[in-house]
Amino acid sequence: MPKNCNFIEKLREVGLRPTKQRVKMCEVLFNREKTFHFTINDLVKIISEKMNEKISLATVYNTVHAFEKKGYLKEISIDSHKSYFDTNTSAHHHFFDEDTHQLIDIDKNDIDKINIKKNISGKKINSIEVLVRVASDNQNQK
Amino acid sequence: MPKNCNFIEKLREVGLRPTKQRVKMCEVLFNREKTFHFTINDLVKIISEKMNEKISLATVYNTVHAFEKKGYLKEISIDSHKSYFDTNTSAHHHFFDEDTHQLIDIDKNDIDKINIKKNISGKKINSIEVLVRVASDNQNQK
DNA sequence: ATATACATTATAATAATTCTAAACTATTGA
DNA sequence: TCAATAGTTTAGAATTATTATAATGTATAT
Repeated sequence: MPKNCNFIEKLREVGLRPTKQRVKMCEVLFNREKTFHFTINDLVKIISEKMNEKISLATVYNTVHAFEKKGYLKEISIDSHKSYFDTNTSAHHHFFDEDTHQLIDIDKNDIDKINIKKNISGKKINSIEVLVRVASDNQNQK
Repeated sequence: MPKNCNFIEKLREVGLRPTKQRVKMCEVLFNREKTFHFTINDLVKIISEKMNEKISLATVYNTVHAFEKKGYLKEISIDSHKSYFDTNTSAHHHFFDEDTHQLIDIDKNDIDKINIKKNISGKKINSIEVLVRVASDNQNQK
């Protein structure tokens, strides 16, 4: 049984048709040990260069958003100029390396639960996210 | 003494020439009781509509970035499609109202100090920011 | 098999931001 | 004071990320 069958089933489960492009993207995104953080551009590069597959940019956008809507991917706000996505869709926090522009998950055990003592009236909390910006220690860059 | 003198001095202090446009923007941004959160677009609207002043969009971008570089403004990452800025440049946290797209400062007393137990080796922490997304309580929107 | 609804694609459109180069202005110092 | 110069503003073009469009292609249920 090829590894793809797995993804075909998973896609079907959430109501996404298992098209060639979606299965291919699943392979890139979810055949991994660790969480994967990427921009749309990263993904297009990986598919076209590393996998030598032709895929339309629009399809990558469509598919990433379809995955996001179905809970396969999560968008992370770090940079106002690019969208970052994360294959770890659970609530968790991040380091952002300002030198390399890399996102790194913060281990659950390495941060205490955030407690907001006063909420805005009439509003409910949808999410609490911490972003820790880090940079090289031996340079004095902003 | 007109209130502008204040800003002319302040601009000079950080090495920014007190041009007409910069002083005007200071008035809009810093003549306030409370922290002000805005997008470039908000600012252009305020200047052109409320103040009935002609200012180039490029100048607003230039000037906001000049202010940011000199520590008068701080950029906040919430949305990948727009840049938000904050007149409160100290380290602090935010609510983001997903209904109205408004940013609201979290009072220092309403959140405990965030403690990161394990940092990335060779990196120093530049900032720790919490973003709490809230939305209307009586609707079941994402 | 085939109709149908959904996907993919190339390309155009849009939106936010940055660049460019010419005109303008604050500052410096003769 | 006033010209030189260094930095600023401006309109518009260019760039970049993203979304829309409409034609073609494909998965799925009957």
